[in-house]
Amino acid sequence: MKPAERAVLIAGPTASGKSALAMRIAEERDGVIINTDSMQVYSVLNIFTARPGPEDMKRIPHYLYGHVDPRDLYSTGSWLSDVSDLLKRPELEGRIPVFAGGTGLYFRALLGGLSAMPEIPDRVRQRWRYRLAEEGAAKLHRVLRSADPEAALVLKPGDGQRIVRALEVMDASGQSILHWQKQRGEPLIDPKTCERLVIDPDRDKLGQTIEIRFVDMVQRGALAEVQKLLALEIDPDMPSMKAIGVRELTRVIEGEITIEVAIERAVIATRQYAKRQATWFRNQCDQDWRRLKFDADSQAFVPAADISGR
RNA sequence: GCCCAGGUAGCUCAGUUGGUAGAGCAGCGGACUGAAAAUCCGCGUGUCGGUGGUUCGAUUCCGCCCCUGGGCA
Repeated sequence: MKPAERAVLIAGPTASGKSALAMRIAEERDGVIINTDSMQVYSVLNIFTARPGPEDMKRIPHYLYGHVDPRDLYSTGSWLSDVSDLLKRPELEGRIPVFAGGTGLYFRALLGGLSAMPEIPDRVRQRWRYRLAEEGAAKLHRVLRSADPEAALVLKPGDGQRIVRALEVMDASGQSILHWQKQRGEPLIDPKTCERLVIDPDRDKLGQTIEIRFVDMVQRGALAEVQKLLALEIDPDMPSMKAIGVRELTRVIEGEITIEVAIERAVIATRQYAKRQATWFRNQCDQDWRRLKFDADSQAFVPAADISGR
């Protein structure tokens, strides 16, 4: 497939103003907005993941928002294939795709940084996840050391999730995950004509915004959303159940903690997440990305000249 | 006013029989190839309430003062 041209990529930590910027750019260039966030894909998590509201959705077409059942196991690969299908749709012909979101890995995938990988049968996946839960990461790391010594060398003994991934790939394909990773992926968008923007907000201010926003989410019915999620009786290990705040508000519903405590914890967890995002964008995004700061005087995003040239 | 208890990191607290101190949480830095709002790695950031005294040396012992709880009036 021919990669999409003149795409716009907008990355940035949570609550940094990506959606507003995406709206502006999409309006200026007759674009459409495509979600690049791993949590905003889930249907139930509406308020919770700060998804664009109905007004914005009406003005500009939005795609890949809330299109996944929270009971489903979604992944970077699923998202990438959803994007691929989307870009083939006739309605997007000639329109500028504006990708907005906070998931660094999704942007990497979009630009071809993800290799083709074998399908993992459900049985295989379940087996290794079960063993991780039963035996712990350190033990599986030893298993990996004999199954795939090279992969074991680059993985920390505590990193259960990646150890399991390496094991399931080896198990399903008979080849090391490193072998698959050597093959480069195909970019879905044309790297030469796309514009990459990353928002780099002031950490203290972002922390305040996060708190205000979470309190607002609770007032607008975040608890009801969690109720809906709980009614589906989803395994707590599923990605949708890992959205920040779900665990905290579940404990409120179960009467274990007060809403004040839950808010405090969820806000902290969100700030920590924003910090991880900032670390990714700071170090994983190369010079092709333009860094933007929000300028309070002009109420607009301006180039952050002082930190460019990395 | 008197009597107790306490004042140590941003928070909750441990500790030093006198040699300038350490846990958890928070915070900061980093990694990142189909769970990525995930997962993992690294780092103490300090007038030990103040002030005098004893001492080679005081956060530690003694005096006084300040502050916060609790009790008695």
